[in-house]
Amino acid sequence: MNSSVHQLFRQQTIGKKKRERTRGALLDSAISVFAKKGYEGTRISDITTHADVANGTFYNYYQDKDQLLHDVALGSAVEITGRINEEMSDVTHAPTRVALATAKLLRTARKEPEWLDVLLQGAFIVPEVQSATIQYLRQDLEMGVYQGEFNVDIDLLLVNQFISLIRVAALIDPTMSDETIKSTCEAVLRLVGMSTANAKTQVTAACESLLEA
Amino acid sequence: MNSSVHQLFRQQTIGKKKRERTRGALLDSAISVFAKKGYEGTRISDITTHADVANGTFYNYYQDKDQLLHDVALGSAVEITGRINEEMSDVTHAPTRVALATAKLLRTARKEPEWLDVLLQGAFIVPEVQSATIQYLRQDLEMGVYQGEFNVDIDLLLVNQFISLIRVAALIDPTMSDETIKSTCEAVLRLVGMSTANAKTQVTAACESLLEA
DNA sequence: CTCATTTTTGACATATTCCTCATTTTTCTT
DNA sequence: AAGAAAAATGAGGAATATGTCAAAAATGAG
Repeated sequence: MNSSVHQLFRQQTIGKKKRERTRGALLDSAISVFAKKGYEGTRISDITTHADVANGTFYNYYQDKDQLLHDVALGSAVEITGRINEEMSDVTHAPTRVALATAKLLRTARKEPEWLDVLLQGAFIVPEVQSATIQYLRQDLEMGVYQGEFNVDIDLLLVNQFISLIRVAALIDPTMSDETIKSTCEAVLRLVGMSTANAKTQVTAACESLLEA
Repeated sequence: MNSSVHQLFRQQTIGKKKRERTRGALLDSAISVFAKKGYEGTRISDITTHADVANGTFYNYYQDKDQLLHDVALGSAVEITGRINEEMSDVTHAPTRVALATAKLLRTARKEPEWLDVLLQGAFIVPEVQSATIQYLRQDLEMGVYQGEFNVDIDLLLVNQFISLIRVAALIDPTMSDETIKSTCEAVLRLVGMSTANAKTQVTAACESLLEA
């Protein structure tokens, strides 16, 4: 078992005490299993088997699946959004930021499909995940309105529409082709009130370095 | 038990033989329970209890939950989309059609929240539901492009983006306020390439008779 | 290396759900 | 109303999951 390639949590625990390392193993395994079987379809024993620990070990760390999903989804959300936001610290043009963030997020999904999957599952179940994700997004949207590029009311509905477009991309095309990424970026910009032509231009510009490279 | 108000399937079976009436009861109960607990979270016994039949009765009609979801979601999809499409038979302006269809669909959700919920659950699980739903939608979208009103490539991704906007509305605002309906209709029109202002105008016109009436 | 402390283990008791089928009850035709 | 066919019943065996805990093993500080 324990055949996962990713190491989102365990990487953060090398050198730490055993307790933290086992917790990391559980969290990483949870990502894989949740992504594969879905939250509801996942049994505790699936996770412990995947993590190469005994059944009872789970209960040394969590009381139930809910708590585990909370940690796993939130951790994934913080990691991904934080990383992307950092990479864009020098970009100040809102449409570019939104297009780039979307493309980067979907590109992450290509390398680590499980991360995004779990993040999205959590986004509609764990309130904190929603908050963590929304935080950055809302800023960029408001910036875009201020810059006169976006033309739309920013509210909870819009932000969730945004997230659901990301989700559809992951659902329809798990391989996450460049084609799908571009289409989704353009759709997102149209959603916030840019014209089709304008959206296309922005996406081409923003993704130039990112895709087909 | 059997406290549901709706009668989507049983209404079609009055006068029919017992077999069809019981099947109708199971289908109607499945709608209620799937909507309340979600597909994965639903137990066979939840449905039989709600339908006021014995546990074993279920197996006289279906082999498993999957088959039941298939029938229930497809029936709901055919009923809802067929009805809406009929009501719009005289509308030939694509943006009006799309705005109206969206508004009507969401209005259905206000009266019969469970129908739409099950339809949407099925749309991402049962292929036939997806086909049944997409069929009408794709026609209207292509008409809009032909009429020069929409400006976007029509593909599977777009159609699913459309559906997911509907889904978000139902998720964020289960009461389905007029506000939510309008915002969603506008978002849908922006998604297919209309300007914010243009979308707003179309929605206002199309929904004039439908909402606040 | 030692040994108190921490962590893991996995068998087991409990709980839940599934599904079958011999029997009973209902339906409905004549 | 009689009676054969259709449908419903629900107890119970099989399968699966959960959560506990006393005992065993691993850890790591001194």
